[in-house]
Amino acid sequence: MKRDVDLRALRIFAATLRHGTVTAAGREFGLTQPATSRLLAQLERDIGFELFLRDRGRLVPTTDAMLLFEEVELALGGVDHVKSLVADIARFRVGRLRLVAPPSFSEGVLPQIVAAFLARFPGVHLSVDSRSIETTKAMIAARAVDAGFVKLPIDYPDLVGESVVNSGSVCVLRGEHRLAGERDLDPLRLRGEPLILLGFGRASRAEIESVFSQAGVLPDARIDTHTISSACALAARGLGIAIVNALLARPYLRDGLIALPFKPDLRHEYAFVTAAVPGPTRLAREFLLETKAWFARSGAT
Amino acid sequence: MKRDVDLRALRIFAATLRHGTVTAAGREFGLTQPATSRLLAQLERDIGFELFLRDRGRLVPTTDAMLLFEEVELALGGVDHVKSLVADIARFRVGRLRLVAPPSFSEGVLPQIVAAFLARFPGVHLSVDSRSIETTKAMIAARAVDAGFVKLPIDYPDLVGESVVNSGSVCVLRGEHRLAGERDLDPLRLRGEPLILLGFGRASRAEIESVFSQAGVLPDARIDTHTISSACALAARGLGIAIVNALLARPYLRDGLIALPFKPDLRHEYAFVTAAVPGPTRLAREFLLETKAWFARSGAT
DNA sequence: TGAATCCATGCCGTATTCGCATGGATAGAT
DNA sequence: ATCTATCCATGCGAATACGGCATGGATTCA
Repeated sequence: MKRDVDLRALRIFAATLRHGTVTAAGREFGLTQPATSRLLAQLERDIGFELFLRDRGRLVPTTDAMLLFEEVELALGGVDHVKSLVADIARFRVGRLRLVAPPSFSEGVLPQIVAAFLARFPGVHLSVDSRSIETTKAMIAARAVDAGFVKLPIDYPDLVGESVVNSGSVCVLRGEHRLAGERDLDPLRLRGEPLILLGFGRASRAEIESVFSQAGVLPDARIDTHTISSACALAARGLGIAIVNALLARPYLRDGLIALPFKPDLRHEYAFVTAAVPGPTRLAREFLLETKAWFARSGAT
Repeated sequence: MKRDVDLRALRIFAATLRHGTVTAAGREFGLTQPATSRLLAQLERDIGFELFLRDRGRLVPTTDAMLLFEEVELALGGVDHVKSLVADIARFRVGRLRLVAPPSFSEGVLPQIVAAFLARFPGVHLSVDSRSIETTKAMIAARAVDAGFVKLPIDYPDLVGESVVNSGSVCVLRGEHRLAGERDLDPLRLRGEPLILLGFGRASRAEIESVFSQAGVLPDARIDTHTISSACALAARGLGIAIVNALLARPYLRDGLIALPFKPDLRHEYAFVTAAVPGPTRLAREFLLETKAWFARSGAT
């Protein structure tokens, strides 16, 4: 590669024009005078014409040098811009992170984590997509997004995840419900109650039904729905008791709704998931850290 | 000086993004694949974050790399612009040359030399100033201009000159003048003729008067003037015979004027003059070459 | 399974780079 | 007029960077 322009030499050149002496220019860069002098001499050899005339021991710039000066400063400015952009990227002051999560996650806790993350990295552009569990996994695997939240088990090729939260289940019901005074609820006490259940056909749903059947209770799955938000809205209307993820339900506990622990303890574990190859981006790693910190702070289990 | 960005590494980085493989990027710069690979690795170490993720033996750019790419290309463009400007300056495709000469020179032969010079170096900006001999010298010495033309001897400190033309003297008179048929003219034949002489008080003027007095003739210096142009204009009106520099008079030989050699041969020698320190600029040297070439072509003596 | 492609790294000779020491020249001060 | 402070250039030696060669691991495709 036919020797490129020497950036330092250009810097020295510009500094020498600004300061007037080689010695001062060198000092600006922590170089000794001889090193500076030689860099200039070498630059002149490289470009093929003199930049300074030696007049009684002093350097006086040629008109050619004056011509060059402006362009050199522009070019150096461009390089410095790259340097500062590099610094910004390194310190997460700029960047982009695309996330995806199921609606229950992206409409519940995710906004709060995002808020905490953006507070730390104001320059980062975040995009949050809300998709079904299956689409979520597919998007991450296809690298359409950088990372996402998925309920364990993942059971999808080329994805890796790290568990970030592990919460129990709660029954969500109106405060004036006849069961509202209980410390917790189990299949026996829910016998005959209209229930609002999620994820018809999924593993978590099968788990709930299995718990009921082990207790010899046939659950009255009056309403099926697919998001915690709608399940809670239905419960708020007094249409039944929703059995949902404790953590994700928390943001919807309003309109006179309360939550009582569901026994036995059905755990819901969520993981921060990225494509196995290539690994998570730096910003994704930072978001993972922020997520874990947030759950630690919020004391969710 | 805290290690600057490595330009070659940036070029390799951009080329790798464009080509997709390190091998191809290296080939673009005549580098082997290992050298290229190491340059990239070193760049990543320098900037502190990964630019490529190694996915099954292939490089896939990170989003950070994408962010950088645009700025890097801009910066490289700036540097390349400097490189092309350097090439232009080196080949005299751009530049500026400030000249000064006495009116007789700058209004006579100089425009023709300038035309020849500009034909060779179309990109160069020329400025031509027309001043008295003394001011001409002062401007060159003060570096207000890059070079000028001065009649020898120079007799001025801090100036150096190189002779470019050495011409004789001619008598300029109307074609129908009674002396127009002579092969040449001398003080004896000019006895009693009204004369138009230049440079009252200068050395060249004293020379002419001395030649006349040596011939025992009292010159009839009917009119004094200061430019060859006006001397010729006066001669054209039939007001007398002008004794002037042969070379410089040539452009004014119209309106029925003719020139006859003046004997004895009074030489006029002009030099291309620059400040002694610092020496002539590169463009000044080129102009000197062009000037000598022009006089050689024009066969002036 | 084998060939082709791609990337990473150890090794080593060479070229560059920089500080130190030195010397020459100039301008300003005593 | 001499002395001093500055400024620039260059020889020298050590540390460093650089780049090619050889090699090896991993992946893809036929």
